[in-house]
Amino acid sequence: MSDKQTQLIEAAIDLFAKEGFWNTPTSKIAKHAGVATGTLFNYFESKNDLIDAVYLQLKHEWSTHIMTGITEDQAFKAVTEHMWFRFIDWGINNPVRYTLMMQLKISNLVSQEAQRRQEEEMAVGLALVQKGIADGIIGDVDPDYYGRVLIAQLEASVAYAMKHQLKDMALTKHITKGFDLFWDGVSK
Amino acid sequence: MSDKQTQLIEAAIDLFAKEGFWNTPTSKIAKHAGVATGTLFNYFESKNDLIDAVYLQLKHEWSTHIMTGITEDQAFKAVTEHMWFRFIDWGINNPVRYTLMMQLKISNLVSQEAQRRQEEEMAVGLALVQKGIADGIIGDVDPDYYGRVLIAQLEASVAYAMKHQLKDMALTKHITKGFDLFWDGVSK
DNA sequence: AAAAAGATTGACTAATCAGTCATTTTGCTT
DNA sequence: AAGCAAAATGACTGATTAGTCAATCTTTTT
Repeated sequence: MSDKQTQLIEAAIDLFAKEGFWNTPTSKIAKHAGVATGTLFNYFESKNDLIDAVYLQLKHEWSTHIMTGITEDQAFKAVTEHMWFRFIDWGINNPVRYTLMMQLKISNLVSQEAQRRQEEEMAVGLALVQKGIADGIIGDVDPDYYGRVLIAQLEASVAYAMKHQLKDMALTKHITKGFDLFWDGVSK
Repeated sequence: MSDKQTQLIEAAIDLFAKEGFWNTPTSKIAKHAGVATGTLFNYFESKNDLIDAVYLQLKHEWSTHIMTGITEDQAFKAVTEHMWFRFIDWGINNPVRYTLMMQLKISNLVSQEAQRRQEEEMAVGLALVQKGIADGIIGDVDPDYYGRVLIAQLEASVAYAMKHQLKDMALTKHITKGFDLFWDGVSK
């Protein structure tokens, strides 16, 4: 990825988070990235293309961070716990990016194509869940529903930790307690 | 509330859901409501004012629907279950309004004032949770966190039911199973 | 070092939109 | 039916914006 492309995406993340997508003109993004307006359109066909790129960039960073350290041989509970910690960790330490990612997720701005591409990156996680069910570790829940509940509860945990500005011990305790609560509901 | 005001809010809901807030000009809203552009600004000071009104309208319908049938004397679990069913029910039967409400919630478009006004309506629910904890029915969780997890899991349930287009028996089963999963995690 | 290829620029355009306001219509009172 | 106030109208304005493109600058090739 070229330097200018990265600069433009970073500038867009910055401004989108501060002002919102529709209050951020392309001219402002270009200026903030230190290039001319026209240059933006050399790298991205349209503003929507740039939004897609922002989304994919954020999702990539996010899923990489969560998946790092997971190996095939780990126990299902350990993997879930690992993801639990790293998800919240990323959210707390990247509040701007996290919030923006969430907004993009439910806005209808991201193209189908971009959404599909991102889902591929999480395929490993889904496979793990299916294995967990097959092995009888968690109750008989549709993996799709399991995944949604996991994510939903994580989002609630991040929002809570952000709101109450949890740090250090309090944060660790919150994460652990949250996971226990989730696991109690879900495990057999 | 005047007739025209209602018409304008309804038109806005319709178009916002279809096109998004920023792709919906006020002129279009007015036309769709069967009034002139200028009339919109007789009833709402600005477009943002209208968005606030839409948000409050949706939240009002939503919380009324959920809270209907709840009385002071019911057991904590019964109340939670009641809310669980009615939340999902409303979401499934009002997909347009539900989706729009969710989008408004996390966009930064709704004024602080409108958000505060809506929170008042849910105060009863919060009080109940606090009572449940005091009575030792659910584990020692911060009521704020409890509420967030409840909502998060409900949102996941609605999204799942929508995606898989659950109906009748399958839907009831999904709702019940989802509640059990939640309750297992949360209750002592 | 000349020429060709590629990247960058930013003034410009065509379109769009929130909000205004002078005028007209409606509905109420006497 | 005349007079009046409130409500409704929609053409218009001033501001903004996505995207273009001819001109300029930079880099690579010969």
